[in-house]
Amino acid sequence: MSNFPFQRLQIDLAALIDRTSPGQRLPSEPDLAKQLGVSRATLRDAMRTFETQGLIRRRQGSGTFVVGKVQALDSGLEVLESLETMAKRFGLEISVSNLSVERVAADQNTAENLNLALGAPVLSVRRVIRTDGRPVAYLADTLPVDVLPLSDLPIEFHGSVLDLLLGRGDPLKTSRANISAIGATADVAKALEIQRGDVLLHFYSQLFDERGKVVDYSLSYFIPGYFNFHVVRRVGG
Amino acid sequence: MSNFPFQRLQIDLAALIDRTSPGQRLPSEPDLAKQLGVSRATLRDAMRTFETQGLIRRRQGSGTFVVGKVQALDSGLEVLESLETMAKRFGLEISVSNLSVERVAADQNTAENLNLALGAPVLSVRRVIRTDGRPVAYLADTLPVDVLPLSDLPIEFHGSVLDLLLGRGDPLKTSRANISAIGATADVAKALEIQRGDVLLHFYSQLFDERGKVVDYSLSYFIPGYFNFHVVRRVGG
DNA sequence: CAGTGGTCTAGACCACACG
DNA sequence: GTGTGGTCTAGACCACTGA
Repeated sequence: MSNFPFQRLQIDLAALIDRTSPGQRLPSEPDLAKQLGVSRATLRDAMRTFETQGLIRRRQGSGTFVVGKVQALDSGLEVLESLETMAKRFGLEISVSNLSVERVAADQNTAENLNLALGAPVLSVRRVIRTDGRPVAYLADTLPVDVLPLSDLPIEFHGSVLDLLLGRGDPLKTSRANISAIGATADVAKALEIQRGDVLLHFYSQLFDERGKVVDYSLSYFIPGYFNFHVVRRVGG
Repeated sequence: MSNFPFQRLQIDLAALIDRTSPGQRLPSEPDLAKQLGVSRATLRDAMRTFETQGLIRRRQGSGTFVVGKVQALDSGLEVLESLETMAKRFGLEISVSNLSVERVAADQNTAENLNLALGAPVLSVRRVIRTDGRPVAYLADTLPVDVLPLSDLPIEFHGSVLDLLLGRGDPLKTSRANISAIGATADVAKALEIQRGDVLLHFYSQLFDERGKVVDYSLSYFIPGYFNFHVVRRVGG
C-alpha cells in the first residue's frame, strides 16, 4: 500500500470515472472503498474533489453518477444581463425552480446596501437556475417595495427581476458586482443540491438607476463549470 | 446533546473565536473536541468553515490561532494592474516569497494559450504574495522566451512580469481574464499554506499586445477576504 | 523531546430514494 | 424494505513545530 493514499486514490478514481459512461452509476461507497483499499472517509474526501470539478454527482439515497461534459456559457461581465437572456443568446435551455417571492423587513445588511431604514419593507426574490435538470445557480434579489411592489408582479413571473425592470422601461444605468469565492453555506447548499462547503463563485451586486439610487441588491452563487465569466481589462492606468 | 452537532458546533465555535483575542491560540483539537462534546473529525469540519472565512489560522505543529481583521484591497477589474501596483495605491505592504523563475518547454495547455508549438521554450514565473506575513495569492505567469528571455530579467526581479513589461515600454493592449472559483489543489494549497480543497478565487488570463499576440498567460489564485475585486456592468446590450 | 494539526481507519447511525 | 450517500465517533499514526 502506498504512503500517499489520497494521491493514489485520485488517480484510481479518475481512471474509474474516465472509463464509466456519463449517466452511469459508480459502485456504492462501501464497495468502492473496499475495492480501492481505503476507508470510506478517505474515499469520500477524494470524491469531493471530483464533484467540485463537476465530473460526478452524488445523490443521497440513489448513488453517485458520472456526469457528461456540459456546455458552459461564456459571457463577459461588461454588460449586465440576466442569466435567462444569456442562455437565450447561447440557445441553451434553462429552467427556474424554488422560486420564492416574499415581502419582508430589511435587515441590517439589506438596509445598508439599499440605502433604506432598518426594517423598511422590501421584496425578496429567490430562485434556482437549472440546466439539464441540475441546479447551477442560486440567485437572491432584494428590492425596495416602492421599486417593485408585490402587486406589480405578473402572474407568470419567471424570476428575473432584471428582465422585469428592463421590460417596464425603468431607467437603469449600471450594476456594481463584487466578485468572490466562497464555500456553500447550509441553505445555499441545500438549494443547489450540493454539499456544505463546496466551492461556489459568488457575486454580490447593486443595481443603480440613472439618478444613482440603488434599486436592487442581489446575491448570486454559481456552481463552477457551467458559467464562464470573463472580463477584458485595459492595460495601464 | 443536540441532534444537529454541526450547527451547534458552529455557534459554540463562533462564540469561542469571538471572545479570543486576535493572535491568541485556541485549545488543541483533542481538548476542544472533548470540551464541546464532539469527535475531532466533526470539530475539524466545523473549523474548516471558519478558516475559509479567514477567522482562524491552523498551523501544523504549533496550533490554531485567531486572526484579526485585515484590510481588504478593493479594486476594479476594468484596468489591469499588478498586485504590487494595487497595493501601493492603497498604501499596503506586500511581500513576495517562493519566487521561482524557470525556462521550461510548453505543455499542451500552455502552448494552446500562448499560440505556440508544443514544447516551445517558455519562461515560467511563479510567486506567492504575502501581506502581514500571510500568503494571500499565488501567481503563475508563463511567457514565450522571445518576449522575455531569462537573460532580460533584472538582478533584483521581484516577481511582477506585468510591471516589468510595462517598465520596458512593451506595447501591451488588453488582458482577458476568466473568473472562476476552485478548491485548492495540493501544490497551490502548499504554497498558500492552506488546506487542499479550500476555496480560492481563480483568474486565468491572457495578456495581448497591440498586434493581438498573446505575450503572457497567467494563473492567479486568491485567498478570499484579502482582495475584493469588483466590476461595473453597463445595463442593456 | 512533547504537543500540535494532518490524515486515515473501522464502524455506527441517520435521512433519503426507489421499487 | 433495502440500499444509497450524509454525518459522526473513537482511536491510531504521521509530519511538523518549537522549547
